[in-house]
Amino acid sequence: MSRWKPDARGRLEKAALELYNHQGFDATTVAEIAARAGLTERTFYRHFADKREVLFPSDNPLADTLADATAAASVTLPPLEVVAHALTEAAPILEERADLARQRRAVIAATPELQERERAKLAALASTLGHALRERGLEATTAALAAEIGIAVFNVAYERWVNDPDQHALAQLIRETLDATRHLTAPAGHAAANDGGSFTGQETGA
Amino acid sequence: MSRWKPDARGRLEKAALELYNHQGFDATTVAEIAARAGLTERTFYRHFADKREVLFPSDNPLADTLADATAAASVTLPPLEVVAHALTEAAPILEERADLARQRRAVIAATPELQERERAKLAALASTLGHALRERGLEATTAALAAEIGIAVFNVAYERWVNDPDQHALAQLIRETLDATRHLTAPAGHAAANDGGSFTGQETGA
DNA sequence: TACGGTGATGTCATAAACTGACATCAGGGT
DNA sequence: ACCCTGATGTCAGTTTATGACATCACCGTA
Repeated sequence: MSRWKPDARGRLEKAALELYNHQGFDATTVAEIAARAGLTERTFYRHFADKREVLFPSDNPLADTLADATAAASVTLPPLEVVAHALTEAAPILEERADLARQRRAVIAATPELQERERAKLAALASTLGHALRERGLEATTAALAAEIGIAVFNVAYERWVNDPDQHALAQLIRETLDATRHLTAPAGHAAANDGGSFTGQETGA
Repeated sequence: MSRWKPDARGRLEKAALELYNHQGFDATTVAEIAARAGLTERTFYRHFADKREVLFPSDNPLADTLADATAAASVTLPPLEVVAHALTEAAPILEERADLARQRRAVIAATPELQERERAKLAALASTLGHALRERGLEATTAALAAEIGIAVFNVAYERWVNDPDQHALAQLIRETLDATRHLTAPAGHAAANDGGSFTGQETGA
């Protein structure tokens, strides 16, 4: 018999998600979470920096995947294509846990404090991405811009996917959203006129 | 004689900025801030929701300006031009207080908690902008995307401006950054002429 | 086998962040 | 004169977060 039940961290994550879902983030105390996991408040804080962090698992390989895919992309690819490639590579990581993602999203959507943390995580991703782009030789401002736009695209696509997870693959939504970006930035009638493809087609129209 | 010295809120903001600058955000306690402003901790919390909020003044007319400028823009303008217009309209608001902006930035740059809040404020701006774009008849996803990109552009431009405020006007930096966005999405050289600008070479996944 | 080190957890104490309830009291209107 | 309002103070309490120290199964090694 081992001294402690296994996977304390996992139990805390599970307990937290359940309690946040059931009674709300604010109405849940860290002591409650710990108790439900059969642990102590102090132990909670040994595993997570604060009450929010428990919803943002650190074993998330997203950042690494983005960085690696960015570094690995063909040198001739234009910046935004590199970003698109990286995001597409990272998409399956999220799709694996679609149900969990929706549960987390429900809690986050109901709690400003958690939205704040989520945005911070996205910003960190943008920073990682920007760093990886600079390593490829991109000028700093361009890299930052491409990274920010990439994350914006990801954010919009992810939101669509989470709201409607059975309709489209995340990777496809990312691609569509990126195409929409191109239409937004070059809507002058010529440029991207002939691509057609799998685009959603919501031009400003009227 | 009035019972209290005037502008309690302003005094709290000033005291907080000074203390955060001098001894760091974490090492500063709310009681300290209040004392320096000649007030009480309890009163601090009557003016600001929390310790971070004191750096993000609520009288900030940025959101309103963005919304108004978006609504007022010509109906024929493509989405991103509307956003560019709105951002350009809002720029002077920030440029008026350049020195204050730099002080705030120094503190924020040194404090993850404050960066988190800053991102949240930007996200709120994006949300406002997206709403205003939808009011113009834009489809929801397109509006969200244009808003997010606009805020990304603003964020990069603002960062450049704050770092080097005497070189360029903020409005000009916004313009330049937006142009950079266009170049990113429609890479130079073949200028989107031969591949329709929607070339996505990353089918390599298979 | 005995024994000492390691590491995850518990216990305790405490600062600091917030919040609700109630008290105070100048000033402004009636 | 009177009451009412509204900004502030006082106080007590909960919750978050962290440092210091104790515990004790497990593991390797003599």
